[in-house]
Amino acid sequence: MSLVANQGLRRLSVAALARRVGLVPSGIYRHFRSKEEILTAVLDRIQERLLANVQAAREEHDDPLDCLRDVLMRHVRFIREGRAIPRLIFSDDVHAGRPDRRQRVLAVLRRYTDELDALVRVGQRQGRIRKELDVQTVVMAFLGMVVPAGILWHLTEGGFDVTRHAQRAWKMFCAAVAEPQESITP
Amino acid sequence: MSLVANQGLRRLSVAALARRVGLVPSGIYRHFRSKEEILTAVLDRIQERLLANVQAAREEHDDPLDCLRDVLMRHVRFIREGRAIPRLIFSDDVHAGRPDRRQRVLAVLRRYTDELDALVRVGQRQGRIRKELDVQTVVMAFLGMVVPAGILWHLTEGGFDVTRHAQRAWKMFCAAVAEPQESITP
DNA sequence: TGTACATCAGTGAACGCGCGTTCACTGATGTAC
DNA sequence: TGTACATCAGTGAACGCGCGTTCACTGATGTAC
Repeated sequence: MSLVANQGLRRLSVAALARRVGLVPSGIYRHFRSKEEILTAVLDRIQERLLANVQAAREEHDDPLDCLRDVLMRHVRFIREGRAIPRLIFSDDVHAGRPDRRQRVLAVLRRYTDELDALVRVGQRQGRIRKELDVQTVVMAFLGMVVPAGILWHLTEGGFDVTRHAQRAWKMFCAAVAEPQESITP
Repeated sequence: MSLVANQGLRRLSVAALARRVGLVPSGIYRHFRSKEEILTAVLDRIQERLLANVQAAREEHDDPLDCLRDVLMRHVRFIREGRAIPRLIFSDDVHAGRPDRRQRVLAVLRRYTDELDALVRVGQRQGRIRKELDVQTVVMAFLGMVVPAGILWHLTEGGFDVTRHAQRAWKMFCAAVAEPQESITP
């Protein structure tokens, strides 16, 4: 993971991985059947983390909007730690070529957006998110806060302040999707 | 360009390019000094197109919001034609490795966002876009409508309806950034 | 108009390199009797 | 407790492949006198 974080999937060669863990390249094949299996494992880890983020946020917040905000900030933290590891999911590198890989990446992405989707629906049911909005569009807008920012963070090698951006973007996001709150109805 | 469009930058090998134009691989070196030069040329073309989009939109619309909307729809058309060529700009493929390439990609991206930036400022000056909003955040939100959508379009091989998404996203975008219009003041 | 030469796009053989992968091997650790 | 064997992580040499690139070459086209 740290290799991927620092140099991108492109640089994750069997040789580099071996060097990183103090083995000879062929030694890797005691632990993985093929490079494909390594990549699958990496994708699994990323998926786990993304879903864990949602899970944790859900446990900490009752209000769906607060929860979404928390997911956003966790995602940003994930980007910052891993030098934009999640951007992998949105990167060509992973799926250029074999369509099964593309399928796998798409599955990870869908799992994530499904979670977000559910959060948005709850928000709408509870009258916190505008009911007239298309759920998919709201979810995409959420990704829109995070994906280009992650890319920019990576391109500038951390020069772009993702955290500040996320905070500002969140305010705009809320202005667009939050149901204006009237009086508190018991 | 069509090679890149269909298979991504990853697949743009000198051999593939040669085959495409009916040459033998070494023949390519009559026209380009190195593969690096080819990639630079591709990036130039993409930049040209992105800027041309802005230019055309500006010529057709006086109102900055209409203009932004037009840029959005042109960007989407660009994605659809080129099987998400602009996603290249946001892709790992291009800048994995050499930092000069990263620099170049960043430059293209900045040129584009600078144009958008200018449009937003004009919109604010004319009272069409909320003055209290941070310009950079608005520009990022614009990219947010287009980047994840382009990626999804590519991942699903055209299955994701970018055009419809752009229309819906635009409505949400407007809700967040457009200055609510009072009466027409002469 | 005809000859002599320069220019230049395209050829094909060859190169070195890094890659993923295989395979027979070694040597340490765990288990059975 | 001591011997015999299985298991298994790690080794190192070797492979075939596709890549970007080079170089001496061919042959057509353009230019000068």
